[in-house]
Order: sequence, then C-alpha cells, then structure tokens
Amino acid sequence: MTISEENYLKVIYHVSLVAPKGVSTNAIAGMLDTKASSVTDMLKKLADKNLVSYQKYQGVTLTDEGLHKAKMVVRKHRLWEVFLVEKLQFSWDEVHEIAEELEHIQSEPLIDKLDAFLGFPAFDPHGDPIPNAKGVINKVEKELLSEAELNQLYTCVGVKDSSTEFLQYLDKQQIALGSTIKILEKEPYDKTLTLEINGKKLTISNKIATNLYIR
Amino acid sequence: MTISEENYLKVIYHVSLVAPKGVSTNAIAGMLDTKASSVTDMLKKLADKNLVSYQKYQGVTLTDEGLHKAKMVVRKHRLWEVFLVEKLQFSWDEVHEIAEELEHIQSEPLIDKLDAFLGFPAFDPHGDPIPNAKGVINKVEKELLSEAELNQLYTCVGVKDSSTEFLQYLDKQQIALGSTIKILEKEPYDKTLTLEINGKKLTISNKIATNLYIR
DNA sequence: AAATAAATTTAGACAAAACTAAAAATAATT
DNA sequence: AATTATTTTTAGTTTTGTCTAAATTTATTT
Repeated sequence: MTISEENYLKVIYHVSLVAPKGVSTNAIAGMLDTKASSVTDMLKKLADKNLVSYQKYQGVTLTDEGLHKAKMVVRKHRLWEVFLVEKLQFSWDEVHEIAEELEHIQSEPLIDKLDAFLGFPAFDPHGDPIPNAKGVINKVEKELLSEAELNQLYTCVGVKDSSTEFLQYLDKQQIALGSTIKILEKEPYDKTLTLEINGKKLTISNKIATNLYIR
Repeated sequence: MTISEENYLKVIYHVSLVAPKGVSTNAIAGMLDTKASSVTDMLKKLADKNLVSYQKYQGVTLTDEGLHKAKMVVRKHRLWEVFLVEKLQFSWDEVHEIAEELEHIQSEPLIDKLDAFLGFPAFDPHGDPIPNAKGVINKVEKELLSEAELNQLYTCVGVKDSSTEFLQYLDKQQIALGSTIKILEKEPYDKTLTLEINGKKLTISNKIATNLYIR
C-alpha cells in the first residue's frame, strides 16, 4: 500500500460515513485537492486490488478489505494525535498535519504498542472515536449543539470541524471537551445561541453551534 | 526533500565518517541496494540542490547544507529509536526498521518536543550519539573490544554492527550497554577472547570483538 | 606503456501518480 | 423529450526515481 492509496481509502471512508451511497469522483478529488481524472485512474487501481468496488460513472464503495484498511489508517491517525497532545504537549489545533504523516508508518507492532502506551484511548483529542485493532468503533450518541434543547445540561464531547481556525476560536472562548453547556436563549431569526458555559455567559453563531458535538 | 533524497544524504554521511574522502557511486549503490546508474542520476539532482559537491568519476562529499540535513535525519532516526525502546518497550534489535520510516517525518516541532519528552538523550539504544537540534554531536572516546588490553576494566558503550542477528547474540550472552568487561585471555592464533563479563566467564570470536565498543 | 578490468556515466525506457484537453455519459432544465 | 450543463472518463504528457545496456573513464596488470 502506497501513501497515496491509503489517502484515497481514508477519504472514501470519511465521505461514506456522511453519504452512505457510492462516493463520487468529484467528492474525492475535492477532498484530496486533485483532479477528477487522477481520481479515476486511482479508483481503477484500487478496484484491481479489490479495495473498492467501482463501476464507471457510479461512484465507489469500499470492499470489506478496503474498509478495514481505511479504518486502520484512521486508527493510526487518531492514536498519533492522542500521543502528540497527551505526551508531547501539542495543542489540539496543531496535531492534524503531523498525524497526516505519521498515519502512514507501516509497523503493526508499533501501533499496538503505542495504543497500550496511551492506555487504549477510545477518543482522539477532537472527540472522534478510535477504531480498535480489529476495526471496531465504540459508537457514542452525540448530537450537534444546534439541535439541542433550551435549559438542559450538556457536555461538549467533540468537534465536527477540526480546522485550526475553529479550534483556536474554541480555545479563545475556553470551550473544551468536557465543558458543561446550557442553552439560555435561541434567536429564531439567525439561530444565534446564548449559552452558559462553565458558568460564564457566551453568545455564539449558528455556524459554531453546527460544529460542536454535545451529549 | 523527498524520502529518497534523505536516504542518499544519510548514506553519504555514514560512509563519509569511515572514509572521509569522496564517497564512491558504487558504495552508495551498495548501501541503498540500488544500481550505480540510479545513484549517478540522484547525485546530479543533489548537486543541483547544493546538497553535495559532485564531479564526474570523483565521488561526492556533502556540502555544509547537505551535512546538516543528513545529521537531522540521523538525529530523528536515533531519537525515535530511543522512544521505541524506552517508552514502547521494543527491544534494541527491533527498532531499526521502524525508525527508518519515522526518520522521514518532517515536522521540526515534533522532533524537538520528542527530544524534550525523552529527556534530551545523548545516545541511542545502540550507543550511537544523537546530534542536537543544531547538529552538534557529543563525541565520546571509545574503542573496539578487539583493540583493548588484558586485565583492564571496561564498560560496553556501543555496537558497530546493529543487525538483528548480532544484537540477539548479545542478548543471549547477556551483554548489554553498561556491562563490565575484562579480557582474561587473548588467543594469538585467531584472536579469540576469553572475557569476564558481569562476573561470568565467556569466550567470544574476533568477529564479535570487532563489533563491540568499550571505554 | 599497452592491455585488461573495474567503476562510472550516458542514453533510452518504464511504472506510479499526477496533469491537461477532449470525448462520453449522466443529470438538470427548459 | 430535447437541450444544456455537469460529471466522469479517456487519451496523451510530465515528473520522480528507478532500471538495462552501451559507452566512457579510471584503475590495475602484465
């Protein structure tokens, strides 16, 4: 498996989760910042290796084997992110790019020992679940803050957008995983929310609310 | 810098240390398990990038910039080896291959934080010195066990051969970095040595003695 | 010093992964 | 249903790093 092949599988996996039908060539091209024609070439190669099922013009889905490979890349990515934050003191907005490289290191014993060293974490620093060595993912109920009800107590458990900009905004507002959130007011016009978070009052836009997971 | 370029610089660096004149095309080809013609191609590219000085048929030497780049790859390799042994409980014969991959991860903050996390180690698990962030290497006097004198007390401080086979032999004989060694007898015919190591008596061949560093 | 051997370089080709531009298929509109 | 727009694929190139085979240079022998 080349790094490029792994990246394709990973993207197909991520897109599949939100749109469970066949993944379109253009969607992949967009996420990998490449051209549709390059994607077509790679899809043929992955189909030859039995990692995706692909029919011209119909998009792709992962085969069982491809799904497992994709999950292992995601597992490595998220375990390395935990390592970077917990052990090397990186902040949660700095780890994605480095993990993009580390996720392609091949040794299986490495990743299993890393997992043990980290205490078999179930979630990465952004609240995303970490597949275990068999590919099993601990699903946890969560919803977007934008869907939550007034005057109920919630805990922040994850972010949908992991961009540096969004994470730094959250840092600035002192919103972190584990923060307690109550919605005090919902503005009907633009869906702006007034929250009580960790005791303090805060107003956030709908865009923020649609990128924060709570429970 | 591509992974391939980094590997060439690393090999040129290692060969330079033992044979400080220009490094031959064939020597590089041998170490990288590639063909001389491929090496020639790469040397031209590295010369264009000012990482080596290269004249046809005369071998190469690293430029200051190339030397620094090579040292940074070696630094990363050895720091990762320390991590694998100290933190992930790998044994010293298992880490080389994994570190060959990890050494190409690009982030500078990563390696500096890893260095700090490990407590700024001066040596890797095989006793080789770790260049600091500036490329400075803490040189320590050491000699081969084959050059040592009778009835003096030495400490084992490193290995010249880091192959799995050699390291596993040392494990079997309970020879480790830090072991105390005294030469009791030297057979003139084939240079076989009789040692007292950690209190126990042991006979080793000259081949072993020429691959163990002591002080 | 000439002849032979070894090392090195050149020339031309290939595979992987990307690209551009054109053709073909599917989707959306009128 | 026909036309237009969009998406996807095909065909042909490019770049990186490798290769083989042939040519050239350097080193070694006789």
